[in-house]
Amino acid sequence: MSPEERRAAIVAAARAVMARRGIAGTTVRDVAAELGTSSGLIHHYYASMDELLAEAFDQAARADLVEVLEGLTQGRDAVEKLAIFFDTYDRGMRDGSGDFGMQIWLDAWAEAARRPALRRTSRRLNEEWQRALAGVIHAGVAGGEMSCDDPDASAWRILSLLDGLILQVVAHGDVLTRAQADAWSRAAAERELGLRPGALSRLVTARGT
Amino acid sequence: MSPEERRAAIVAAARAVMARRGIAGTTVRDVAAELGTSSGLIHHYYASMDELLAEAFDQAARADLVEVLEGLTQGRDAVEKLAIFFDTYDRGMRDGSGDFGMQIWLDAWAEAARRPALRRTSRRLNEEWQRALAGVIHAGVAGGEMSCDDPDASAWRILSLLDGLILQVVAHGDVLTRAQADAWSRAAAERELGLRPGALSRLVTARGT
DNA sequence: AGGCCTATTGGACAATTGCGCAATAGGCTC
DNA sequence: GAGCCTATTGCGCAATTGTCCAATAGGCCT
Repeated sequence: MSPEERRAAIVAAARAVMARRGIAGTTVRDVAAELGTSSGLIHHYYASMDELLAEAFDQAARADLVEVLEGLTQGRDAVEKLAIFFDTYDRGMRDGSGDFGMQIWLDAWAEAARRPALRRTSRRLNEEWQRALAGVIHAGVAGGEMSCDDPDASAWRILSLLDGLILQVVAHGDVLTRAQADAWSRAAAERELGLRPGALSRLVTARGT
Repeated sequence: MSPEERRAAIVAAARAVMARRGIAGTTVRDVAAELGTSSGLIHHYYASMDELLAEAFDQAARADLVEVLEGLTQGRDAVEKLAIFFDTYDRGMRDGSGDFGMQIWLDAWAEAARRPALRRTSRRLNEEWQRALAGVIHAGVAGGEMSCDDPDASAWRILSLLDGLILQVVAHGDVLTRAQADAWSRAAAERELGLRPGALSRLVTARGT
């Protein structure tokens, strides 16, 4: 197994453990066991746990970001892109989809205070999400579909509202339902961007579930 | 020292450590050292670490909630109450104020998955915050100051947006400024509740800083 | 004063952590 | 085939964790 393959295998194992136990609950030995190798091997390729966790989190979270970005290319206009954005985000936050759940974001935000590499990664990814969304809004404003004074601020608001609502669902269970978080954030985005109510409804027919 | 005083002293010490190291970084020995006693004493009063952390978090977070609730009574109408709400929330999230910063909320949401007692406490407190805010909105709608189809949903949205924005500030540093998080969430609340822009501006003169 | 209850100590304990290291093996180059 | 490099092992180490426990002390009640 080549060094690149080995590193990839280690990160894949780390992602699998992270999906099960969260970032804070992922240990060197867990990763080694998942991979079926020794703990020493992990340190041969990754200098520290912080570095490995950051890399694994980066790949796991980036996979969902990429999925969203690809979904966006299928929208014919900005409003449809935005609806697809919500569809994909909502699907991505489910534990069942891929190896990624929202829990690792909660861990990342909390652990950021203690793990520098993870902090940088988490920050960078959040900024990329914001840029992706801001781009759609910018296009929507330019095309006259949306009205918005400050697309950057609106993008941060829409994302932060999504994060804040889903956070309640994931951390506290049935305080809110996932469906409420989804519907409420779409409604807020419609108001935020001057769209008619329902403009961002789920594209059921287009994407199923 | 009476049992009640001792328990209070232990929780106070735990709060002090939590403010410095976060929930995840608070250990029995740290608390004992902060208190100047032995670790065994902690377990004499608290059966498990989860229980102590939940109690300490409850008191720390509740102190800020109480501060907000008291602030609300000083508002003459719903709009002013809401402006005070933002003022107090914003001030409470600063590390300098009391022994409480937003970091322990990040820890609580992440640790909720692993610590049952903490999870219940965190959930309960978030619900109380939402009820407080929903009450103000209800009154505002009844008094004709605000327009809102679903005060409960609006309260969750306003709070979640605040959480989501402040989260970025605390976890990632300068991605956003605290001032932006503050101003943007006020603006969103104005739109959410059909208020004129600026209606919820900081009450500088009334409360200083 | 004697006796009992509990607060408090200080350390033992087992489990777990990230990390390091000596030893092995296996394949590539000369 | 000899030599070298590195992937890989498996264990050890020191530190840290939550929890528990035997021993002590000190105050309160009779």
